[in-house]
Amino acid sequence: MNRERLAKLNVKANVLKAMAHPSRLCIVEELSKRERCVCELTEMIGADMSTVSKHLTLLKHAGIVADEKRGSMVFYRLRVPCLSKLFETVDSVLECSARELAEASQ
Amino acid sequence: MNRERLAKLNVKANVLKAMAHPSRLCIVEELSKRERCVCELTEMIGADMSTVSKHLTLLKHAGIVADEKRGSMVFYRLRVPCLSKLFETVDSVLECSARELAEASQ
DNA sequence: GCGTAGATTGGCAACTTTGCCAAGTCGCCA
DNA sequence: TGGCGACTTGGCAAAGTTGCCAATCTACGC
Repeated sequence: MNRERLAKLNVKANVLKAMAHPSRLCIVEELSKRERCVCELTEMIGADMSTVSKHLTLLKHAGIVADEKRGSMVFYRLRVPCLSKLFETVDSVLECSARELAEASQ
Repeated sequence: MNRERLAKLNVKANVLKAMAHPSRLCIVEELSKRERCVCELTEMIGADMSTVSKHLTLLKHAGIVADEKRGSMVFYRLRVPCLSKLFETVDSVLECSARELAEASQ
């Protein structure tokens, strides 16, 4: 494998890795509806605020979310308008599995 | 967060996690073109065959690929016809980052 | 200034992932 | 039957991830 292709794969894998965690996927799903502040996301996820903040930093570094400070609060939003294509793809993998499972049990 | 939602997020995150590794993403990209045997993928990636085999097992458990033994060789293919939507989404995240970087340097 | 709420950062222990080696299975051909 | 090539599995050390606590920072009201 050549050097350049490996570099591209690393960057792409990093974007996927950023979303490959239940809490972070939950954050991304919520932000695809509307922007949210850290304390709203913290309440939703039910973890320590420091933990949520670290997840958000990771998503920010992957280029998935953007933050904006307004007063004492920080609001996060998706940087890419629409991630529904990605959700659709993941769903189609799961549907495919569910279908085969159903067929196997007949 | 309710129990059912958490379970769904876990399953979805698992599909993403399966692809969130450069070697596995490379495998998925190759298989989106055509099926391949383990030794072809091994040569492409340049790791030990046992390592590639473990990556393939992981992708199989996530429901992303299927395997078929033909003689002494094992062929792998994508189980979901088209992952191009997912690739497009990842690319759009990266393009967005590249664009902002270019604007910032002007 | 002082306290408080919202958020981030540092540190760390527990856990998971990764990738190599060695050993094993399976199919095929001599 | 023996040997080989194509894989898979077990084991393990190194590296990476996760999430809590404590400390810190920042904006705001008093």
